[in-house]
Amino acid sequence: MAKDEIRVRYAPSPTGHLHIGNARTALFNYLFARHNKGKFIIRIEDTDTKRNMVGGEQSQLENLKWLGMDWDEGPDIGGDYGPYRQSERMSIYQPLIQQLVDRGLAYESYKTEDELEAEREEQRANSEMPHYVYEYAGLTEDEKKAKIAAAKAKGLEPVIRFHVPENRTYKFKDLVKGDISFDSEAVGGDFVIQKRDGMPTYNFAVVVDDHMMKISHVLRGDDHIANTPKQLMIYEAFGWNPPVFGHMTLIINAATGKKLSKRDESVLQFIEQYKELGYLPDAMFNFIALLGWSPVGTNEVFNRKELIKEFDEKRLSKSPAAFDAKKLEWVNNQYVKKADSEVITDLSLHALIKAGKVNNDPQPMEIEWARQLISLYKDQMSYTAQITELSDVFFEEPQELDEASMKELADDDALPVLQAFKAGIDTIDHFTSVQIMKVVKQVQKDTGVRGRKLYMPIRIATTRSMHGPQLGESLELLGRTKTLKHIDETLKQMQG
RNA sequence: GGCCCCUUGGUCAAGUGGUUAAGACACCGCCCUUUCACGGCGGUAACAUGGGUUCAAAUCCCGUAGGGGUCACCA
Repeated sequence: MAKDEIRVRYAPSPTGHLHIGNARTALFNYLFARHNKGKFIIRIEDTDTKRNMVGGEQSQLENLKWLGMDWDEGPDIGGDYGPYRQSERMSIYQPLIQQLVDRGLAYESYKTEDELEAEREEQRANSEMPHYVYEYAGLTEDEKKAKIAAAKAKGLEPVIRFHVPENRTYKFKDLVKGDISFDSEAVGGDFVIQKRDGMPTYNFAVVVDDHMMKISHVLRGDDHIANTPKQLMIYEAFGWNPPVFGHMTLIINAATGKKLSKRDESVLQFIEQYKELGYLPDAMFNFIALLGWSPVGTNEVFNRKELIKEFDEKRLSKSPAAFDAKKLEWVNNQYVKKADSEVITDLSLHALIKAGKVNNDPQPMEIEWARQLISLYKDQMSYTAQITELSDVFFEEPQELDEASMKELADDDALPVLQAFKAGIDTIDHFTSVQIMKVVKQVQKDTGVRGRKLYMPIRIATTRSMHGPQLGESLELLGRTKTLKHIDETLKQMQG
């Protein structure tokens, strides 16, 4: 293998479904790997046994696949540097932790979580930065041993802490942010590398794994910047070369300006939710790629292949990327319009069934009707689940007319047009788009009204809206009964 | 609070010393469509702020303000 082979990884913890932010991290690593003909690796970071969710790993992988990513090594397919789950790598971590202890770079710590919390509480009260205070400060070797023995006698299990070097500065050149440096005092004291249950902590395991798996570049979220000095200390302790780091700007909620939080319910956060609404994977991939990265030209619609070609880590943005749901809708609409009708029909039909608008087990005739309905709306759908609101008039009792519609109907020509139209469609043999439009033309001839003044009253009275797809096709699908009923109701309302 | 990062139109976002300061979303107008939608064309609208450096600053430096991130036996 070439020494300078690009190897990157996406390392989720299986604590839930695939979040937009994680999807973005995965996607940029993927693009970076594919652009540079390198390897893209998935590693599961499941060292927090309490937070691991059943099915979490599978859900992560499935959603990545849905988005169109594939990987070269991972928990499901293996690879030369496995295992790819941290919980299965204990035999790798243990001796390394022991080595640090033996070398005096790490030690057993018996402070309990309650004690630590109280310590931090007090520090905060004194407006100090919360930090761990060395528990053996000023003790001789014998006193230290005695203290440990006493703790053991009480039945306490230790954690292992890493000795943070004093008066050192840790620098790194960040791929997106540039030079960043931290004083060793800033990390908050000696940090835990092995938890009480024997599991390594993130900051330790990530270093070991990235090194063992020959990861060349670490692209991750901004929120990891403060972890980097801790990791650099571990690399230093083992004499390993750290990878190149690149910290991508966080994704924020455009409305609040805050980091997208899983608890923030004003934005849909999980890939699965968009999938369920009928967003298309290619559109999602395209949109997510634009979160914190920008292409060279003015085009913003790119397929996967083009994005791989265009991707350039130098164009990762430094300032936060706002999640704009409206823009997502627009991007998705671009793909809906181009998509195969078959695909859109299936997705939309699924949405109609789910909403209870169409039977669970539709008859061929119903499917055909739905197919026509869906094709009417295809060009204006942002996402396929939108079909249920767009086509509301076909299923529900008509809504109240809005002010703009009432104003349209207040025109002197509206009443005669509607009366003539009603009489006309009452008499045609076949209630088809062609016949209906013939009636419209006849109404024009008879009343002398044309254009907007002709179409608007008819559109509003029948579909109860000023906006909608082609009039003739819409009414054909609505059917004669409902069309007449809607007109009658409108006439009543105009008089009342 | 300490440390770290960020700041261009309503929103997103190009721009790395000399530009009429791109483009996209949204909004508005016009055209197409005898209606609607799609589409096309056009319009409104921005360099947080104060000092420097320079012939020249959105771009470089310093301060101020504002925003965000982080300070776990979570990742």
